[in-house]
Amino acid sequence: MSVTIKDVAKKANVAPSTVSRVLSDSPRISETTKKRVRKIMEEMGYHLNINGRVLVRQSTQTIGIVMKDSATHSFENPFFSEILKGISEACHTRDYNLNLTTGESEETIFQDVVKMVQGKRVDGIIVLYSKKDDKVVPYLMEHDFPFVVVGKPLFGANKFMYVDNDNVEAAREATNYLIEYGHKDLGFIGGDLKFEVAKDRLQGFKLAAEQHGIDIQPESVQSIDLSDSVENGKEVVKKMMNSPRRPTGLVITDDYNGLTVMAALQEIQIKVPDDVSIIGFNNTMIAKLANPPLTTVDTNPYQLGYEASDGLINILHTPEMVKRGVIIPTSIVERDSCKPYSPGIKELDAN
Amino acid sequence: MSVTIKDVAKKANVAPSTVSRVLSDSPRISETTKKRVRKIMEEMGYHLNINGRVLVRQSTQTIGIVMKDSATHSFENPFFSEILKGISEACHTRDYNLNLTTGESEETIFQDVVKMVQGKRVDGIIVLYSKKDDKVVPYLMEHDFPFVVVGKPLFGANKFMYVDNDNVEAAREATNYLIEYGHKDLGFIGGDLKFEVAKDRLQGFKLAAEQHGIDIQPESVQSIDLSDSVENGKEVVKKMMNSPRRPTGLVITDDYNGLTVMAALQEIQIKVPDDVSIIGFNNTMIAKLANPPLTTVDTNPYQLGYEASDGLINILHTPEMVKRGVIIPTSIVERDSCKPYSPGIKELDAN
DNA sequence: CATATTTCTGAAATCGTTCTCATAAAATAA
DNA sequence: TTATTTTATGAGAACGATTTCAGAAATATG
Repeated sequence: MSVTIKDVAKKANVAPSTVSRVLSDSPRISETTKKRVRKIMEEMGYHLNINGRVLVRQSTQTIGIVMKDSATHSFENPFFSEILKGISEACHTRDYNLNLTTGESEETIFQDVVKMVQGKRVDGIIVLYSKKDDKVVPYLMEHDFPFVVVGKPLFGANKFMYVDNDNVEAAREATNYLIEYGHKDLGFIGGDLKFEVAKDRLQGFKLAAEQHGIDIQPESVQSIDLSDSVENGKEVVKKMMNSPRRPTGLVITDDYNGLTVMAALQEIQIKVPDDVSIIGFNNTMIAKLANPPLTTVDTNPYQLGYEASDGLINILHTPEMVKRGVIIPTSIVERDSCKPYSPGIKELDAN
Repeated sequence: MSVTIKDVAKKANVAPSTVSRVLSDSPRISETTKKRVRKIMEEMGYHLNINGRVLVRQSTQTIGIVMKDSATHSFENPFFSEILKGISEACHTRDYNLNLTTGESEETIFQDVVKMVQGKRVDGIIVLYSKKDDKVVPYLMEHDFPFVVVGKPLFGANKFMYVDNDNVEAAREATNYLIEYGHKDLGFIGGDLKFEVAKDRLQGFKLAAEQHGIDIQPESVQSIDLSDSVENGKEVVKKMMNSPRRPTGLVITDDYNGLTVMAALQEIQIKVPDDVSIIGFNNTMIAKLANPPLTTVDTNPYQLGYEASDGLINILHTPEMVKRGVIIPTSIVERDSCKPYSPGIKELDAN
């Protein structure tokens, strides 16, 4: 229906190949014919049909995004939105397109990936997580398909590119922050330990405690999960706070969970930061907007996404480039959810 | 490189057309050869290359998403994430793919759209806003390209499909909710009036006031915008709350703005809901997690997205289907940010 | 002026499918 | 048995670009 390269060619009295070359601004075509052909393209309302090009070039100029629980849960967390922002931005400046997986279960997501790869829908893939028993990364490796993961590789760290924070160090610093405020009863609320982030941050937490000779009550280390309901999360918090040696400082590995925790604390009348100090992770907009505003470690999710995207595109263009890891720095942004420990805290509880 | 339909054909001793028909499970091929060909496909590790199909079918099985300020700002708002969830889900069940625009300015977004349409990258488009002076919708109409908009059409309401809430009614109800709580000094904090949502909700607010003989101070109607900084938003709130007849009930047309307002109020020591009642819009997860939890009108963003997506796909399959609007119901979900008016409120301010 | 070189353009194959049309073989009807 | 219909498959032309190879024209070189 629409006007093709051939139509333009006919009208301009040139060969289709010439029109094609004009399209890609080949130096082998004289300026005069370029001008003429361009004018005719304009007149006829010609526009490149990308699919023809894709077929012969074997490149779609689009990159695929694989999310944890894909749409269903990931979108809930502003952290992923922020990463997506970074990815989107990088893609835009390099003129790439974005394709999202829409599967929800681990299995359907995997099938989406297979379709993307085998169907040659995308040139490369960004995997937004690093997780035990994951099938996606091994699959991509096996098929030698370009990809980068956001998170710490479980294996083959020098076989593919990854973008990550130093999560154990970040968690150590966050914990130290509480310790320096004088807190000695520390709690940790993390996520599903199948994910590397969760493991790393827990490790950092324990490391800090150890280095300061603080011992952690086993019941003060818990995890809540996006796929859990908010109610479940609240239960976890309440249980922890009802334990005999309840923590006065809490490290929570996600702002989103941070808000859940705050909501739970509110319900049992424990005040932040007066009764308990909490520090979150990611510095998403909800941390700023929380009440009280949440002290959090900024993991620069935007940059995480940007670097992943940019790195992937580089790999696509120059595959011989050494694959490597890039570590995005973290920093604590202080807001109002932490406070120096004061001995009175525990007594308040006695009421 | 990879194995094609022809390779399979050769090995199976059939014509490529036969393999193609096996692929689409055509009834014109006998079960025996189907079985045989399938087995060989399996053995050879054949997988359909979508691009070949796209070229001849002239259909990509993917739909494009156009966001307001695209990635940059839209992702910030959980409302859009929620819509995207709905879209994603609908696409998945119908086996469609998702393509996001990555442009940031109005102009680059428009170019993204042109590329999508002319380049035949997508079969249809979902426009996530309805806005004055927008070029995208007129462009799509002019090119007779299938699309649906989430929001109220500015024109040609029966020329294309749209999915929307009844925003004036929703705002009227929200306002009535405050009025029934006894609030007589009402404020409205909306968004950019270029968008239809914003206009509708303001209209509903005014309508409710009028119907109850309440008059609104001009300075009590303000708008803050995602593209503004949070600081600007806070200024607006503070100014409003410092006016002589400051409102005791606030209608805020987005949860996200609701949190900004709450943060501002916090700073000037005005308590929610004791000193001022506020009601938000959209019922995103941040409303639930806010402190205090935000009373809000649920616009069912997930369903908004789902219906838009589903509707678009229907249009693609049966274009003769009548284009129509679908209105998603709204409802108020009560939480803790509203409270009956008590005469003491204003005095407290005197301190 | 003849030859070598460079510059510009065209012809045609190709990418991986789909799909229309034709046809051989098998099944049914006469 | 012959004619007719049905069933199963194949041949080959698309779809809309790109790209290799080759050749004509223009320019430079001796």
